[in-house]
Amino acid sequence: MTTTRRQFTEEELAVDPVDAAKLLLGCVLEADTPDGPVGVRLVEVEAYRGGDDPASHCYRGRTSRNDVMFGPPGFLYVYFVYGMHYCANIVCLTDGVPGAVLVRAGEVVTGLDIAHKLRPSARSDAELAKGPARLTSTLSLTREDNGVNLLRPDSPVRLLASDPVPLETIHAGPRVGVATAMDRPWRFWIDSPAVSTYRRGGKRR
DNA sequence: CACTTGATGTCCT
DNA sequence: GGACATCAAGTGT
Repeated sequence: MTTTRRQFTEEELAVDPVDAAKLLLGCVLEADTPDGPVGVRLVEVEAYRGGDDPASHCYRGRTSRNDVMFGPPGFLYVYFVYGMHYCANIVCLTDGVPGAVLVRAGEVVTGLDIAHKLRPSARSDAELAKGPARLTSTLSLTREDNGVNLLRPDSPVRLLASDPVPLETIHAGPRVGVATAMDRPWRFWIDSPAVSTYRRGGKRR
């Protein structure tokens, strides 16, 4: 595939998370791990908004954890869950308005050997970044990467754009592990063995 | 200050 | 298909 890889601009990401999510499919998230650079082509993402989105970390306002989501677009929001996992989001919309896209899964396109070294439990290439916590683990992202600017070429974590994937190849469905807002199909993916398996959210109304 | 619960992965049956 | 690990943020007392 001869897709164009370039840095995103702030304007491109200053849009609604639902639109940004589709725009991000096919793009590459690249990080400098301790063992070298690893790049992941995004094949599955989810949109999260603010006060009108019960599933969002920003639903109940600005806190120290979700602060980055309220900031300008193009920054990385990393959070810790389940006592052992990190998940990463790409912040969109404008400064002061919360919104982000959770990167759920991707295909390792650069640094494949390094990725396997970082995640010995992965028994195939597809498993390396099949799921949000696996993806962040493969890119060696931690709490320290929270708030990193993805739009600078000299940044330790970078977002590289691609030509938009054809709209008809994008699938949509409810977000994984979310029991609220089932009527909002804000999970988007393109066909790939790395797409994570769907599971319904826990008990909530 | 105590209690609850995750935007999950892994291993077990 | 299901249990369970493991802890910080968020919420309430």
